Amino acid sequence: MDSKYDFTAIEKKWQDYWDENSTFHAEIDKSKPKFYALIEFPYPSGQGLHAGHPRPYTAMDIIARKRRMQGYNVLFPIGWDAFGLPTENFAIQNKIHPKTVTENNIKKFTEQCKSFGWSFDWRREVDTTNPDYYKWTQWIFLQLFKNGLAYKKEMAVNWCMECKVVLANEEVVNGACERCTGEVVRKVKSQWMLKITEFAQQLIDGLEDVDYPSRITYSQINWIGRSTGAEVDFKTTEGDVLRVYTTRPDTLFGSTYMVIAPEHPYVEKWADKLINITEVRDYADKAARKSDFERSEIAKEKSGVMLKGVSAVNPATEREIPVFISDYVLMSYGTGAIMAVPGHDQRDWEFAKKFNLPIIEVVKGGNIEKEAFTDTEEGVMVNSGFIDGLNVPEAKSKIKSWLKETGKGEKKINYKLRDWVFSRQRYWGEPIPVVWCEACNDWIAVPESQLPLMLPEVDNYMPAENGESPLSTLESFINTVCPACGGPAKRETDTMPQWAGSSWYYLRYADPLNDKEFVSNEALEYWLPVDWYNGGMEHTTLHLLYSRFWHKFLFGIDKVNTPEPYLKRTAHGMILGEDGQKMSKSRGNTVDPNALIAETGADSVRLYEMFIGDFEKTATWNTAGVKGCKRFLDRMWGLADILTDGGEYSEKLCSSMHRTIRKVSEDIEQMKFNTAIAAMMTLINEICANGRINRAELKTFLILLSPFAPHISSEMFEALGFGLVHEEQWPDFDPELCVFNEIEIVLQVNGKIKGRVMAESGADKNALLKAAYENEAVGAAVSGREVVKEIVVSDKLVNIVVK
RNA sequence: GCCGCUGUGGCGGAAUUAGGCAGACGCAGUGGACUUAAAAUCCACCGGUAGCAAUACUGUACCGGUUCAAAUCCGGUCAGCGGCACCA
Repeated sequence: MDSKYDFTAIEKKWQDYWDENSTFHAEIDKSKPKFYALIEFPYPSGQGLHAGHPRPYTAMDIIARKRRMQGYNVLFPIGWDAFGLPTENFAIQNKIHPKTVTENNIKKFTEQCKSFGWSFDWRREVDTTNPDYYKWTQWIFLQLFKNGLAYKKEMAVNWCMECKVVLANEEVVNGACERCTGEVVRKVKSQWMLKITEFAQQLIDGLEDVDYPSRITYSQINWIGRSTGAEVDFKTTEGDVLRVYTTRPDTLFGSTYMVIAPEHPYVEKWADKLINITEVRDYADKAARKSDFERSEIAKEKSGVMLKGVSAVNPATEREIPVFISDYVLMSYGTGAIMAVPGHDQRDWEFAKKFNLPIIEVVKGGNIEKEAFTDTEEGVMVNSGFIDGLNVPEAKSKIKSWLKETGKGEKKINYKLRDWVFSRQRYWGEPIPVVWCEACNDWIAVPESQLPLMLPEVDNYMPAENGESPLSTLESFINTVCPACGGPAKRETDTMPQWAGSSWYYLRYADPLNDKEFVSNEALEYWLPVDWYNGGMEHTTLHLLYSRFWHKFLFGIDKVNTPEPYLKRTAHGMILGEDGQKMSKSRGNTVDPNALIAETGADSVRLYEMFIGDFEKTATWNTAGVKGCKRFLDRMWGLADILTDGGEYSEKLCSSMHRTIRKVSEDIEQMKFNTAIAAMMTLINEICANGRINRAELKTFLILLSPFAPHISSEMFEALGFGLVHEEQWPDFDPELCVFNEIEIVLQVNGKIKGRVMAESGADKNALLKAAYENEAVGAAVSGREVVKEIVVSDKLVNIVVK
């Protein structure tokens, strides 16, 4: 073996070898158990890989490599989530076609990925902007459309002033654009919507059957926001019925007024009867101009206008009560109208105080003079007719039955989740394959045989100032014939959001070249579901929810074979710059991992990325830290010099080896890569101190190291005549050998350490006690005092309690 | 406001699953060896206080509790992070 660890040459050699020999190509092989490992495919940005990418990729690579050595047939694919705004914006600024920008970026990313030695199956590479791929994205949209789950609707949407594009609710963070942090305003537009709300319950229930970290489960449940209550009908003096949703039907007797959203249709319905209609319309107009963010600022004082001329009747008390409009009631949730119970809802309480409305106590237990009493555990019903004296849960149940019997209302479950705003007025996305036919007076699906509906070439892909898609000016694209009646029709010019392509890519990986179906049954049955999917926390309410929705839809129409796409999901922590801030070009704290590879080699960078800290937690980058990992590999390389042929080997080292096998094996499964690496470092320190290692032990050690640092392991393995390390079996450990015969026992008196003594493992308790008393320091501490208790923990410690 | 998580040396972090030697492993630092010199490498030290030292005391955000024994369990407080948030 060469005396110098020439990582550049070694890494190139093995990367070429793996490529040329198709080492990591996965084929269906029913004789082996399958394992589908998935990472979130990258968005190929112009900046190339940054230090954050290699963390999750290396982690799944370690798991994939270990699984292969454990006899699994592993699918570990890679692809490109390449549609999207940054590419389009870059293209506009630099006057290069987005397609060209994407091609260049993918080329760069591919090179960078290959230099890390990740064991992807490159033959299965997918690219969401490739027509062979987006043909099937469009096909899935058509299935949604045909099943009534895609519809176009005029509605107020979130509009990013910077990106000049519509945003889904999930893309608005604290009133700002998730991507560019630009201002988000409300704009009424006609938009394609997907009925994700129909799957709200399934999306909650499905979480029971998968292995997700609790923080992800919680945020998905939070986002879907299920609540149970009732809808109640209030008759009005106009002879119609105003329906409200409430989670507290038990407080019905305490409802002293009602509030409807400013956009509620009844405002205009009642316009003729409203004495103060001008004032009312004025308020509604102002509310409409506010962004959702402004409207929902909590600290804000309550405002509203009473509808003079119309009132409602509380169905429980039969009393007439006033109706208000106020922007604290949202048209988009429940029925857009509420029964206000100021005694037991803080918002209603504040509103009632401001407008001097009566506050009636119907649940006893608080002080409604000071604030609303919202506790549902302690209170007892009062002033509530036939439910007086009941506790809150009893009252809820009884009033629900009463509502049903009297026909005044019914049980109801509501969700905060909204339908998914699915169209974008931009160029660089999948065209939505529908046409508007004036004669048919409807949207008509493009026939599947005409897919892919190609994104046309345009000269100008700038979004229009009026918010229309760049495609809207392209006559040759727009004008077409109606597939239904053959008459003239116009194509939809909006495109799909970036989340479309990533909502099903894991399915395509199973069968990426299929031109007949989006994926074959055979591939589905063998590879799906994904066994282990690792990704970022930032995708919990976007990508993860969207792709589960699409999967559940496809399951419902028998196109996939499992109700959930991902069996196990884990999430890595972000990597911050050396200054502890989020890495960004503008801050200048980004780290180029490929420059580091040139300096210390990919194996060192891989190790450092895994050693940096708890995989699930945020970590701060420290370039100096890579040095420690490089030193470890240098010492590894040096082991060849102290290699002995013979079997002479200390029992102690043998035991350490088995313990390390156990530790590394277990830690990989729990993604505790940092401690797995620490264990290997400890072992190598021990070996170096020992001064020699035999061939069998070094061989085992190289196998253990190979998922983490595959290049150096492959090279040493081959050079020492062991063959190909990736063809080896993952080593087993012997639990008996993990325990070394000689164990150090801690000796305590009153819980304080007085000394240590060596004992045989599994030694008799009496023997340990005897050894303790024989210890000088223990003897001194015990002498002349009364022994109250003697505690002996086998193989660990002796504690003598004295008075 | 609701839900969840976290708090350990100069730094990243280990030990928390099941209470049992706090600080593994690494970085940085200090002293030494090698070298004309530097880098690299090797050896030693490296929470705080006192001490030449052995050692003693103290120490895991803070206060308290359980226990022979608490970073770990329980109650409370403070700080930070994440999700939801006028959702009726």
